[in-house]
Amino acid sequence: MALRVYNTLTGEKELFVPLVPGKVGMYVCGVTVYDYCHIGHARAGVVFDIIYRYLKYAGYDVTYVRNYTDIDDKIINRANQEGTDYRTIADRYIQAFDEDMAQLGLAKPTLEPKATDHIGGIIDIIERLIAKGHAYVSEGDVYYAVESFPDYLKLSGRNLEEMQAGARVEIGDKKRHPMDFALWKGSKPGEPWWQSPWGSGRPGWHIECAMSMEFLGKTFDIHGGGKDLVFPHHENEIAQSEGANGCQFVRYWLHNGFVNINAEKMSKSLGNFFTIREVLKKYDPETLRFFILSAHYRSPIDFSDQNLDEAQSGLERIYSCLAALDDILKGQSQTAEITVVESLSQVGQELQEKVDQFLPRFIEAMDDDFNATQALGVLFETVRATNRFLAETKEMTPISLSLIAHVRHLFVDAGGVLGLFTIVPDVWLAGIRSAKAGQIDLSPDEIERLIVERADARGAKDFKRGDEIRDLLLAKGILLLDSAQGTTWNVK
RNA sequence: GGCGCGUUAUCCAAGAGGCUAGGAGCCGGUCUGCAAAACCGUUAACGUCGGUUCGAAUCCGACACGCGCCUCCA
Repeated sequence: MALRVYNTLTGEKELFVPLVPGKVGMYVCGVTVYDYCHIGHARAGVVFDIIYRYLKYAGYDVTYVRNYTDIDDKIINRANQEGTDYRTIADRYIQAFDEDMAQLGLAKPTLEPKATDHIGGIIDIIERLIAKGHAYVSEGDVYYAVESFPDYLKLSGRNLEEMQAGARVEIGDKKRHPMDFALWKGSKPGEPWWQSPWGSGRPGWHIECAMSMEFLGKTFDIHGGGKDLVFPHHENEIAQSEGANGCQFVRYWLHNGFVNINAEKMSKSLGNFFTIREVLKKYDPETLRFFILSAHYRSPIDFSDQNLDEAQSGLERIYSCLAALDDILKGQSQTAEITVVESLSQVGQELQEKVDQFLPRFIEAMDDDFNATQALGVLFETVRATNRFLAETKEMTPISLSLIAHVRHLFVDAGGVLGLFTIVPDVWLAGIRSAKAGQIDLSPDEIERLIVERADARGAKDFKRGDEIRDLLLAKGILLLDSAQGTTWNVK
């Protein structure tokens, strides 16, 4: 069993072999903090979160670095719009980012450096690039000379001639070649600046990620980000780091697919985006995470209420099963002794088989380029076997209890990797119910009053009146659930 | 225009030469005053046309449609 990952650099799934056995260095491009994050950011966050979690689960000592780009044109523009300074904007959206990611249950990276805390290191790298002839100074700016780096565009598989043919690149007179990109920008009046050998200015957008080498070394294992970063951002990162250090920058490049709306990329410019905050008002964080995991991380995923609803239904199925298990295990001591020789029923043996296969199959799925979607299939098969077992087992014997306790532990293990099932099942299920109830224009008191009226009618065998009340509530989207303990309600 | 990706049943979605993926839904059943919920069972598919092969959803070619990158983007 061995982990294989799809490497954008080679276009193939490759056996994952870290530079240093047992250790993994991983860097993911964070966000430019100038606005609230949307669902696309949520996807990137969740995708690399489960990659991080799985690598740790697989026994690696992982150093995970995710940066904040806290100085950039967009931040400055926003600050100007609001009549404030860049720092206020950056700090506000760093905090918002942290809140959103915490809501989504992302594990904290090992390090979360800010670009502005590493200006000195950035200047050093630029100086090395100039010394090696990869960069040049031009009127207070510094540009990277793409023609000086023969491997330029190796990641995206393009070539400079083609790029220029369809070019929408502005020919700046400060640049020698239209594809050259800024490493350092001289500051205009009123802009934030840092002192440098080339005058006051600030780093270009691409060089900020060069600080990865400060934490992970000149060569490290995994670099991740959204597919839209392949060109030019990651291409430029390679040019910068390999140009400065003269050795391979990253061994495995991983890129996640987009979130689409009606089969089109969600983006700010199209205006078809939803912020994480908006979506979390309607769906709970694990539902959103489950939705993201319902497609392979490299494929596009279509965001819609219908798909979110389906994700919620699927997650509900698993949580319901876990709630049933907890209910049975609640009163039991952990170490029930098996005193009599017993054997499992047919369905018990089938469940036992699912349990035995669980981790091997889960690991096989995750080892295959982090195929969480397939891993979820393993969970659902186990849920069905468990439900069958619970339905057909009237009395819990020690061996049955031990089996279902084992099932419960497996879901905790898998949940730890996928970032799911972190909530007590009954609490999660109740939360879903009350969240749905928030969308109904009938108060819980009114509903309760009608339920009492119906109970009275039913007590008097007036089923006609009882059914009328049920239909009335149903028309408002409320389902009544009769059980031996009385009547409860749920939102359709 | 260049480069790349995709097309799997009603919908979402894995799979990458022979092995029941899975979920949601429909339908049938258990339960119920009748229902609902829950649970069980069941259903059906690989864009089109060719080729390779004993065997193709899977490999190759063409075509159609959709999408992405080539400007800031996760």
